Amino acid sequence: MNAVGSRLLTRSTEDYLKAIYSLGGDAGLPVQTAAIADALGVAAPSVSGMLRRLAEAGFLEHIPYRGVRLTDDGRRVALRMVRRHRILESYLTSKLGYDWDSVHDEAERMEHAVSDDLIERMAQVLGSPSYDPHGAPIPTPAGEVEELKHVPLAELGVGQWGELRMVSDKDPERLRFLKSVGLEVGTRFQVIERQPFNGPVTIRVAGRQPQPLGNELARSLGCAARETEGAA
Amino acid sequence: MNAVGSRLLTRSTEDYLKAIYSLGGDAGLPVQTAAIADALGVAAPSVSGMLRRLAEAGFLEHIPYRGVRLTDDGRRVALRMVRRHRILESYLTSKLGYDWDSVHDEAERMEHAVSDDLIERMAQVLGSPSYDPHGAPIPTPAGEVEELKHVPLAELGVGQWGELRMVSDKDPERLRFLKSVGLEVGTRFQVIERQPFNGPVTIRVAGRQPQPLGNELARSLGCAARETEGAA
DNA sequence: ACAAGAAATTAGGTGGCCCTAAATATGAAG
DNA sequence: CTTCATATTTAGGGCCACCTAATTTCTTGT
Ligand SMILES: [Mn+2]
Ligand SMILES: [Mn+2]
Ligand SMILES: [Mn+2]
Ligand SMILES: [Mn+2]
Repeated sequence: MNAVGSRLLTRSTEDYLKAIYSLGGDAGLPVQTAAIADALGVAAPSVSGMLRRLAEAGFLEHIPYRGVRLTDDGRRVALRMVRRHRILESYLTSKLGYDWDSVHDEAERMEHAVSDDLIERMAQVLGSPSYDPHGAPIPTPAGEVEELKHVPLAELGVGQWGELRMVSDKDPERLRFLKSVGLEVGTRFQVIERQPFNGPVTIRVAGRQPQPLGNELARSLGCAARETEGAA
Repeated sequence: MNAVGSRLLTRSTEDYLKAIYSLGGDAGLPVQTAAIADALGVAAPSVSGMLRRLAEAGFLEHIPYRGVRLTDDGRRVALRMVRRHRILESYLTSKLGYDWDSVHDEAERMEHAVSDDLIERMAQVLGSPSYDPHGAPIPTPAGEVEELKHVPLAELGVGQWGELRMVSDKDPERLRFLKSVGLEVGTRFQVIERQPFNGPVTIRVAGRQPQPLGNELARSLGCAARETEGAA
């Protein structure tokens, strides 16, 4: 019997499960209360209360004072939300002229309101895309996701060519900045210089001036190493 | 000071205000508790409680034991929801292959989740439509709606030609039936026979057999009288 | 004028989801 | 092994939006 039967699937619970999933509630260490509270912008006691209910409903296992891990049911719900979110971001970007820095908030609300049918219709008119506008892989309706192994831009060696493959969609400011310096998913660049002590990394995108990037930013950019300047 | 400032604009309150508007909370008699309860599928005491809060927030005036009427603020919110709903139904129908009998439920949920920006983008790609797929007029962003003066099919005389202009979107079963007998918005037909005592009305659509329609159904179909068989 | 019936409100209660303040468990350092 | 900082949970409360049962108000027929 599927725990999804409980009509406990509200906007809040969906966002909790999605957040827990993306904090790694899948494998490895249990996800801690404070991380969830931080991700969702709620107080820790609110998380404690919600975790109790989600555990009762069978979406996760809770080890008190340790953290939580998703059950199969919980993971199923989380992946469904991730698919919804990413299909929505893709659709809004391709069909309604949204920029990659403004789709996230819209998708964050819509993901709870639309039917599976609508999501699949959108996927269909897009030709079943595999990646969202930020380069994140879109889970299949069956709940399979591609495992990406990108290297952070901050770890590429001086002189090396790379291609930007994936960027976090959480901070619009950051996305606008990246676009302003010519960095989008698929952009090729060469690493010109790396300052020590977690200093900035300087890169050059074809046809542009060298551009220094702060270390924190450079660590958040998922890249693929490339042999040459040539485009994909 | 605009009462919209109160972040009392939740899914429930939006649906209440929209329902009150469409029950005539605009002009004429005050809308009664039972009518609202019936429209929204909740118990009467739930409505009493909500009306108190909506009145406090300035969206309507409540005369106890009599009913409610929308204030300007309330009407503004209601018309905004009506616009959203109808733009959504139009978009889903034109761009995502929905049938006119399945859009309503989807729009009913989405109308609370999307931004004004998304609605206006949808309106734009559609070319700012004036009517939704059921023939209902779409309010402008400023909150103006066309006043339609349709005549119920049940009131057309025998022998008279008419054109179907508007159908309620609330009952998918009814919409499927209408499509199955060739009736869509814009369809021309001739009245063949009318039984007395609120009996059925028989019409003929070009290229089809005469079709009897129950009186209740015939009263719910908004039509325009036409001189000839010729299409619009 | 009054009693019955219908409609609405009040009373009292539930669950969801959030909060702050207080108590408690954990783990690292001394 | 104790102490202390930090993380977590518990306690207690608020608001929203629903419910059923009881009460009150309105209307209408006699
Ligand atoms: Mn996103
Ligand atoms: Mn969300
Ligand atoms: Mn509708
Ligand atoms: Mn609605």
